[in-house]
Amino acid sequence: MYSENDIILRKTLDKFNVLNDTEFSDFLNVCEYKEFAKKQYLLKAGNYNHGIYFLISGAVGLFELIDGKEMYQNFFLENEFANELKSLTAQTPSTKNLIALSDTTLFHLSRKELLKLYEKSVSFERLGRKLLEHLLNAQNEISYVLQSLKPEERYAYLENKRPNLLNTIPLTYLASYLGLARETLSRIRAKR
Amino acid sequence: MYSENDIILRKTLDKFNVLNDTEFSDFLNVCEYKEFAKKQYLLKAGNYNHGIYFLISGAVGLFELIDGKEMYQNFFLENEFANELKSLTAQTPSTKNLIALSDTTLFHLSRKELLKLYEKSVSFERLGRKLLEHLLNAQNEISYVLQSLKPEERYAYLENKRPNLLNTIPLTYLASYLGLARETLSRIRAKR
DNA sequence: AACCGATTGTGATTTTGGTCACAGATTTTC
DNA sequence: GAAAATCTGTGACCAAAATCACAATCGGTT
Repeated sequence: MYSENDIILRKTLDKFNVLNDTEFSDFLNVCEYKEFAKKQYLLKAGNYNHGIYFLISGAVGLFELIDGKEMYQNFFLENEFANELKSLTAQTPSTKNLIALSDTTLFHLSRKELLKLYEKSVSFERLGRKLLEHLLNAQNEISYVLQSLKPEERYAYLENKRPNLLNTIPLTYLASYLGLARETLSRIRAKR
Repeated sequence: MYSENDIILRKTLDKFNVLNDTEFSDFLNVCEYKEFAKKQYLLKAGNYNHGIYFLISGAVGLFELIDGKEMYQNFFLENEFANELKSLTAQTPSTKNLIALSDTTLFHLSRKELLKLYEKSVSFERLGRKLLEHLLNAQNEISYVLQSLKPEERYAYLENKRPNLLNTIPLTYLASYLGLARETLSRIRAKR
């Protein structure tokens, strides 16, 4: 009845807030399965945000063009929720891009359906709240890394906290994510 | 019936989610009015987080001791919610400190009562969710500043986005907040 | 297999911002 | 109101990382 992907999604949701069968069905019913080839955009700067994504497989990057440079602000791997919050909440054209960094399969939940879920049951509000708590904690940590750590420590941070990124994401993108020049990160890695 | 402080609090809450009279009363009933003198700690590293604060007047800083240096990670001014999310959600001893940077008056909402509110009505869940959306957007912006802006641009960011900090917060603390040496920020300011 | 583009490595050079040191200035404290 | 502590300004120096330039490697495509 449930596919394997459905079950993985449910497990992930359960980490934040446990949904009963009806609620989960409601959630699943408004999720749309999609595939993106490498280099395809899930969201392009200038467009309106169309919701959030739950990655089944692949990798997605969030980046912003800042005087000609692609500055990566986040990466999303499988079983994670890819999103661009600002344009999602403000309903303004996005300044940022979501792009598939490899062939990717995912569930898409549109903004419209997400808002309907929030109306439907407090369980979804709680889920949203807890997910946001999690995301904010993570973002606080990134800020700490950028504010307080030296280049080598930033690399060590990735090794410890997000080791999967090292395999899957090009070093060039990781460098921008860590606020470093590509060359600096390359030299740090050469030392290991 | 409502004090002026109550009304200001309600207005601030309304920006995120409008509460009806009963709900607002429930909220107010579990808020405790408190005063802190300058340099008093609202939360000390090593202790358990005891909730969130709504500032009526004064200023509060959030900092972490990182090899001997006080690294300020946020500042809270009047009509803002001061918090340390990580220890609040994880219920672990805090690694961070909340300190009054001037004489401060505030409402305190304990973690325990906050959780009760979440159980009581979906309005509080939604309020929490929307507040977190706001906080996460703000934090994303800070990360962007630290990742992508040069020292002078960081100062300009403060001038534009949080001008009140420039008057009320010592330059030394602002420097750590922006990930700069105190001397660098001093020289930038001298140029104006 | 050969090609083309994207990605990475590495040396040389430059520059920015950090560090150190100390002097004023401003606030607290008793 | 004097002393102490905290905070800020400023010069000299240094070091770390950015930039520049180019070669090498990897990956995907036809």
